[in-house]
Amino acid sequence: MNSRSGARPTMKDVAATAGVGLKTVSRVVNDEPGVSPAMAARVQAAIDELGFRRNDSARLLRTGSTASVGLVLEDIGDPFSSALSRGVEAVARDHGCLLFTGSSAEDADRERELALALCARRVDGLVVVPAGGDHGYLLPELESGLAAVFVDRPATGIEADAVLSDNAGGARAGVAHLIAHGHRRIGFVGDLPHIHTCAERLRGYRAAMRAAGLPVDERWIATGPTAPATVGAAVRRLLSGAAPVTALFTANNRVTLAALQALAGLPRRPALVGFDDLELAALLTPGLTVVAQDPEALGRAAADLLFERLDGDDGTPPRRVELPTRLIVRGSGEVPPATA
Amino acid sequence: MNSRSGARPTMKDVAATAGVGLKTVSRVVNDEPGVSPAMAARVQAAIDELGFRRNDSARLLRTGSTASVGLVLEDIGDPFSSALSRGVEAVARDHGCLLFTGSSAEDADRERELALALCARRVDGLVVVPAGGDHGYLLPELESGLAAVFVDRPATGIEADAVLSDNAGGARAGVAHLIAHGHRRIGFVGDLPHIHTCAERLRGYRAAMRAAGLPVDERWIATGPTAPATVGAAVRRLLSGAAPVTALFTANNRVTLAALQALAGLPRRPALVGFDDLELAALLTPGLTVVAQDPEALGRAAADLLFERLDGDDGTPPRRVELPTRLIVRGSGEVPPATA
DNA sequence: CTGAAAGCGCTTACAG
DNA sequence: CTGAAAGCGCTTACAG
Repeated sequence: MNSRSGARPTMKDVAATAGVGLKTVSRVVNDEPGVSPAMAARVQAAIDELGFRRNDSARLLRTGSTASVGLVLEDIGDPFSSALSRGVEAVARDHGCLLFTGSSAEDADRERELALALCARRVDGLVVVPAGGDHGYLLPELESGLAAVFVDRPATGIEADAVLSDNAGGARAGVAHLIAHGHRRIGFVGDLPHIHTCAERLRGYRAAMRAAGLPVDERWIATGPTAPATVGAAVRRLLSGAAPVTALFTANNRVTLAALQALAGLPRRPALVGFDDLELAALLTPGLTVVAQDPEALGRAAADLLFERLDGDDGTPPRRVELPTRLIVRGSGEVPPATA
Repeated sequence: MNSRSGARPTMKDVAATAGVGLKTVSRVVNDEPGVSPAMAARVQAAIDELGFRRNDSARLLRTGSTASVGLVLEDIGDPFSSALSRGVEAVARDHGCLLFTGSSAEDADRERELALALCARRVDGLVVVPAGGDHGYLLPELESGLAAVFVDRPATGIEADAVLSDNAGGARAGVAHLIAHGHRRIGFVGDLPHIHTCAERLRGYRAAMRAAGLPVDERWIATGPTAPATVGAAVRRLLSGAAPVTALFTANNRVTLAALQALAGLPRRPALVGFDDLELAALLTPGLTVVAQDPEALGRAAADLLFERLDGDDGTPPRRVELPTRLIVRGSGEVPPATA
């Protein structure tokens, strides 16, 4: 009755209905002072009659802000991204910002497309889990005042804020744990070696071995796609031959999952420490020992840093925040080496 | 050099720099025909020089659409919401829409706040996992042309599109499976009974028992908060007393998880079928038998329905889509009753 | 092929 | 206390 479908009333309509000026409507809608009670009542009546609701997109265009931030994930459907999103969302909410989310599917072109689409909407800031390509495409945006923080992996080709887990330190601690339990031949199974997290965790593996005076046979290191079949084959290879490894360090959640599947049938299983915690890890037999990172905390830290930048701290040079990891001992990492 | 930080060049700036009219810039930027090559080159040069990028928020305001949809979840951080988001995102992406996401934390006020904030931004449509309260607040928006689809649970107090899993049917199949394996005293552990999914799954439980001619002792039904301690206490209560249950049906992922923790220590465990799949379910000992729903498919179906509405189908009455569930047999549901 | 004017729905800066 | 004018950065409708 008030409006045909799709034609929403505007402030102009309210002003006409109430017989007042546009600015007076604006004052009432925004609770600004300096409106007589009688006037305010008349405006409010018109608002109610028409079912008026302010169009925030229009308001924000005039204001210059968008009160929104963009979050570019690898895949909103995986647990890591999900927990990270929760952290970002909580902080964004505290700052009165809405959150755009999108996934790159680990594809650099898609990340770029998505990030630029968000920039075109003029989001106030961007939190990005990099997909791997070069981030030069963001340079003009950053120079125009865009705030951007990278999480989980640093940006490539530009200097930018980043919030990372202590990947090398965590992996080193996990591998040292295996060494402390008597292992000398330890396999490393990771995803693609050019991915920053994988490279760092491999660095931690090497550091732990070196610190213990142990040699590393390059055949103990298996990196590649994380398809279960691929990982399964790698695991079986590491466990066979003349001098098989007695323990495995799996460098992320997907690899750990695939390795667990591959190991499920075996009578005698190697010791196993995984990077990243899994939901049912404590309920497996044996319990899964992991180096856990805190993806929600990563998201929160990234968003905190983003809003610091938005709140004026845009002079200081790019920062790199590193969050600690935590070794959670549950059984699988404390299995002694199989006696030959 | 081109612009002081924060002051981005606009089409007006480009027009001035190129010495052409605003509309010509618009034509070049939008690849519209009818611009002479010479003119186009001049405009392009100005665009490059100034580092101009079109402001889509402004464009969309003029256009009337926002090319964005809102997704209101219970908690972006949990696996169900996460998978559901993936489904919604994929469809939104195919339709050239960006996605706003936010979480209600199962709080009706927060859901309302969030949904209305998204409406104020004039999102084209809304996908909502209802938090429980009344949805009358959306009525004016719906009448103004907002498209909204509810997922996982139907809306309350209004007639609206909904995409649901076959909760009753799935639960019935899960409980029938336990009955087929010889169980007659079966416990039902669920979350809050006023939640639609819980109520439906309980209905399925009762239907399966009735169909088998089995009585239901109301003490076998435990509903309430899903805090692990609460669920653990309920599980222990069901397993004790004169005639303990020999099998459990746990009505959602959180309950199943808590029940598994409570059962972990026990020497002789009851049979268990859970509603919702879990990531490591196959790797437990015994494997976890579940009634799985497909949250990603729910999200996809909801978004498909939303875009059908946006693409013109807004005359037909509200639809209710129901997606099937799938019983996945892995071991825990096939344990025979303990002999007395 | 080109562009000046009006408008999307609001707010800002200003005058009464 | 009140409101007309100009403007946010674009597109639409129209005239040349």
